[in-house]
Amino acid sequence: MEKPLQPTEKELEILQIVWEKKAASVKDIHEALGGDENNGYTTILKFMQIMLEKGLVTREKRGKLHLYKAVPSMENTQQQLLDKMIDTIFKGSAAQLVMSALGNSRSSREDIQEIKDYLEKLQGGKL
Amino acid sequence: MEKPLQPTEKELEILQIVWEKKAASVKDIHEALGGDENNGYTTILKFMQIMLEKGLVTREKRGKLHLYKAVPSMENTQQQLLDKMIDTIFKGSAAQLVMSALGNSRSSREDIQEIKDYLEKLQGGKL
DNA sequence: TGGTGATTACGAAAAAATTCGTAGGAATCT
DNA sequence: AGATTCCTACGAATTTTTTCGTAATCACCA
Repeated sequence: MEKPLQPTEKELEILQIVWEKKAASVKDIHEALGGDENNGYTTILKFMQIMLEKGLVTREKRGKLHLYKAVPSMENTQQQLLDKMIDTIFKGSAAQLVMSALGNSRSSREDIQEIKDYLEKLQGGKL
Repeated sequence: MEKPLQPTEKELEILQIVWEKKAASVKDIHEALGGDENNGYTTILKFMQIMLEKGLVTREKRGKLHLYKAVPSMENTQQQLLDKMIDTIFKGSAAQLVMSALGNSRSSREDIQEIKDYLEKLQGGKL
């Protein structure tokens, strides 16, 4: 089981990119986030240093730069945030969250079918 | 359509209680949050004042105290937070969020059946 | 080797969120 | 009215998060 870390908003933004790229330099991340338009370069750098201290990423030297990798898995982090949201916003009811998610959103017919199939499997396993 | 306000973490905690009680005094909220153990009384009071300024709550005088009511609806707020989570954490895939929510969690057989029924209805409507 | 450009380190400022002490006002009781 | 109690107002301190300027370091090459 992975530790229940607590990435901030910005840290999550960064983690997205690191997850996607598997490994990323400060430059990569800075660019992926829209360059100087949105963040100073050293802002991102600072975050990488903070995240390294917190253990949210590891890094290795690659020539003259550092390549960062995410420590927490995307799946685990998603799960954690989701659980928290269920608890705090949906009073512990996953069902309610699910229905809200499906109700309003642009979920396609295929999505819905996919979920139904998934539920069948879940039910099958439980009976 | 309600405004896309942005309650902070603490403000959300408070909104939960106000939603539940329909109307609440500072004292109500302070107690519901666990009393002095967790928050100073004036801390909660201050939040109510801030939230009033932000338009997250209204208030009316009731004898010598103030009764606060939530402005944004619970449903709308849930939806908003959910949409944001789908976008930022689940890459826009509601289906993925749903499956994560159902997979790990303590969702009961009844929950799952409920969701299946709901999906049937959704599908029915769409076909 | 010394200069140049890219990258990192450090420290601090700024902004946002949270916390609370103290004072002031209003209702109540005597 | 004066004392008491409860609640609100205000301002400020603290903490957390975000931002970035400046300096140091490193790799490369002329």
